[in-house]
Amino acid sequence: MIQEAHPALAPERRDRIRNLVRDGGVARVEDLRKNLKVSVATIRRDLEILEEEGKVKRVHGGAVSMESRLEESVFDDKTNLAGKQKKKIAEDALTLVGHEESVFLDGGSTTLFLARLLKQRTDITVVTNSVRAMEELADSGPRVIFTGGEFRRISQTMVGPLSTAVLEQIRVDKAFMGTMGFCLKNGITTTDPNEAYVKRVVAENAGQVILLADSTKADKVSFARVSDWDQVDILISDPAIPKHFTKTLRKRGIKVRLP
Amino acid sequence: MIQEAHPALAPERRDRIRNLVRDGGVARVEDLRKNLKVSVATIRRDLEILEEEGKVKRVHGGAVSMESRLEESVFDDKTNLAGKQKKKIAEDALTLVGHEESVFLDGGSTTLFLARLLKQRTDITVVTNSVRAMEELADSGPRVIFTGGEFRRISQTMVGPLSTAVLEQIRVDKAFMGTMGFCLKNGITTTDPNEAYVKRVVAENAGQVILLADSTKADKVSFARVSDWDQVDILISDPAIPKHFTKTLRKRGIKVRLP
DNA sequence: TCAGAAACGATCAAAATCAATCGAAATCGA
DNA sequence: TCGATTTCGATTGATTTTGATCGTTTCTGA
Repeated sequence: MIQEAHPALAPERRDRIRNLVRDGGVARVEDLRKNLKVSVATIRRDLEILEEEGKVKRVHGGAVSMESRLEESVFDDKTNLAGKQKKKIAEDALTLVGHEESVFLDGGSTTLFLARLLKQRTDITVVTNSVRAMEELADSGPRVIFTGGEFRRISQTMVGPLSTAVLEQIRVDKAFMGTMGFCLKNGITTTDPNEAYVKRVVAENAGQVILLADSTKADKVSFARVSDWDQVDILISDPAIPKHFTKTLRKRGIKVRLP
Repeated sequence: MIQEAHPALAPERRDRIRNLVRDGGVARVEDLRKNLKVSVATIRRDLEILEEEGKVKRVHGGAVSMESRLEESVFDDKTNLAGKQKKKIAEDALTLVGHEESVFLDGGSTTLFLARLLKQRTDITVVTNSVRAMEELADSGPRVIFTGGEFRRISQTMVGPLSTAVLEQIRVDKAFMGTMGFCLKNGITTTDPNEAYVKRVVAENAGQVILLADSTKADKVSFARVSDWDQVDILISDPAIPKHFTKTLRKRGIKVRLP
């Protein structure tokens, strides 16, 4: 890491504040001051500006992320733990993305973490049907191709036959898929049949299918069946996943990574 | 690295500044001075020119890249420029949207105002290629269909042949189009040929084409030709538009509304 | 409910940065 | 070569940003 001799430019500093707030869900003024090595007055002024811009929400003692308001409560230890796990999974997934490759990003929170990491990469092409991932990559980053289609509000993704109109015309090296649940017997399942259909089309047009799913998804079965395990090449999960999962899947030729 | 004996030519130097700003996202005046071995006055002058050209955004202490997320007000500033007029135009356009109709929303700030108003309507279907409009309607509102395609960052819209793959499969009652410029002789023009192409496909698949353009766009000609006036059914502008425009267009059968 | 602690907002002075101006140097065309 | 024009660098006063101080508000625990 490069150590700056000069103080950071104001927009740069505000961006760092924004990231710190978002990554932690919350950030105290005092923490930000130590992190950025400026006075609390400056931090407060910045927070005031960021709040006006709608980037963060100020509270007594610091600020909370706007995004976390939409997601589950960041203060709940359980979900926060899962958040860290998802981040780890995303970081591991990032190492699989090679130079000048094209990747598909599915909807869901785990893939959203990956989108955040992919922002640094300008050598790749990202294909996605997730509006949240799109927003994440809207300002800068890789080349982005968005599958159109009908907007499904609850998952913030594009689904239906119109999506496949675009998907059928492209091919990706790697598809990073999320899921609501997976189990050995029923394979991968999700809530909406339309969404399941899109996932299937993606899997068909991908060189490798990589499933990102933390251990809370294990043995969960949802309504709409996406695919069987033979479609999946790699599963990235976490060490809390039951042992027999790992064993059985590896026996079936699926690479299992547990960062 | 080759060290030049002679100082760099002015355009060369500005190009290097531009690259440095873009690569780092931000750059301090002092850093640029050390890098290019000229005085701060020269750096400032160059930054002034680059800002006028829209290449970088100046901030206190240096400059930030336009491509970078650090400068998000680029788009927002534009929306505030002739904001009131655009709002009026959007409000007038809203009265044209009938019950249970399907409408297309083009990119641009004027149509973004319209998107904001359409959020209240749940009886219609909105088709758009604008990410900003999409975001506006993401939480609640009408049924939304998004044209996929390749993401064009500068306009925050989807363009290219993949967009038309979706567009060709649907038909809208009314298409609300924005533009960079319009004049009697050259018709409607915009900056990017890809974008112009998408606009043409939309116009072909729309029952009515309604052009939303405030008077600042009048007599402006841009690079890529979109269409001639015979494609347009209604123009919504403002009273500041030159009289001869209104006269000539009405003579050619185009309805002109000036709220 | 109350008191102490922490955090906040307003204000002001110092430091950094900026814009304007002027003169020197380089470049260009005749 | 000469004069006009442009480009560059230095100086100076103006502006912006920053950090410290202080009175006020909010939070916390008894």
